Amino acid sequence: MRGARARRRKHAAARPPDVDIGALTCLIGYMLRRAQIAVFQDVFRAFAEVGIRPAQFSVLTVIAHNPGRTQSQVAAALGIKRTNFVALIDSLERRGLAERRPAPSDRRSHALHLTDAGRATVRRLNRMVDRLEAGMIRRIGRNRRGVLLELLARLSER
Amino acid sequence: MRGARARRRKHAAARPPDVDIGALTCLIGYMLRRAQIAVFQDVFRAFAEVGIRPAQFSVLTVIAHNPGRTQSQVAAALGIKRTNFVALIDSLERRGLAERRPAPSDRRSHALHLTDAGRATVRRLNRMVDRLEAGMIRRIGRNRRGVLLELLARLSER
DNA sequence: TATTGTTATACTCTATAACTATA
DNA sequence: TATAGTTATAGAGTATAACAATA
Repeated sequence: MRGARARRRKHAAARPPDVDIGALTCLIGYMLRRAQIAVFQDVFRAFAEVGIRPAQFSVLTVIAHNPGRTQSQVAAALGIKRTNFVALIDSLERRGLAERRPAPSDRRSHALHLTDAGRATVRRLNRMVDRLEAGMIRRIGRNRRGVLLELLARLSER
Repeated sequence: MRGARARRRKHAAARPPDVDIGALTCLIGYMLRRAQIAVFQDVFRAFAEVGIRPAQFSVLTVIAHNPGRTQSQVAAALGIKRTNFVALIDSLERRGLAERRPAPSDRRSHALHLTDAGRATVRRLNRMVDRLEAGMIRRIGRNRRGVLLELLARLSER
């Protein structure tokens, strides 16, 4: 046992020792960022098969749950600026997943709706999301997702 | 009691009901992103007083803990590409916080070191970070930072 | 031949100002 | 006068290809 450990240490010493990331691993902000990047890489890879980005998925989901809402309303709910939301909706409309309809009460607004293809895509993406979530729950330990989501929600509150 | 609830509901109905963000609040990836953005906004605002960005802080911290390491080593430890690391070090060097020195063993490499001003800046930033962390711990509840960091570390593992 | 630092470049995200048509 | 959608634009962040000096 001792010999094995010493051998391993010798191997480690042969190549330059790892860089110490310092106190960063104890900082919530830094670890939050690293975790978010890691998780999004998985999401990104899975969604690539459908040609959808995480932001587009979040927009499709909100429209699915709130058909008829205006661009400004959906954008605000997701923390996206009206101005940057235009190209997002453009892309979803061009792909035939969502559409802008004239809003009944205000002729300045566009009411957002999903197409049938959009609803089908959301269902497909949701199955992927379920698999990804299952993988993450396996990593952090079953029955600990609730804790994590609660802590993250508290950090998000302004 | 019933009357108060009804009155509140009536008020809510007066203005358009909030957009339902749907199942997104139950997704680890989405909540991770929202929390990261919220926390980084606080960090960004605090660091603005010193004119330092989060990425620059992480570089200064790693150099402080690992003086003499090469650009490639520090960049890799932080998950930053060599090619994007050049401008980062340029900015820190221009501000007199870090410096490139010829590496003793390999004339291709630059050994990174902090200046006295760089060390003083790191100390100042660390005091800010301590205050920010205290605020976050207050939000999520004392004695729960450990859980959060552990869960985030597990999600970051590849 | 491989690696370190570098430049050039492109694409995404995000942020601001200004326009138009409606309200 | 204010708001919804839009355009143009500029700044970060991140990705790839290619080059010179060195190993």
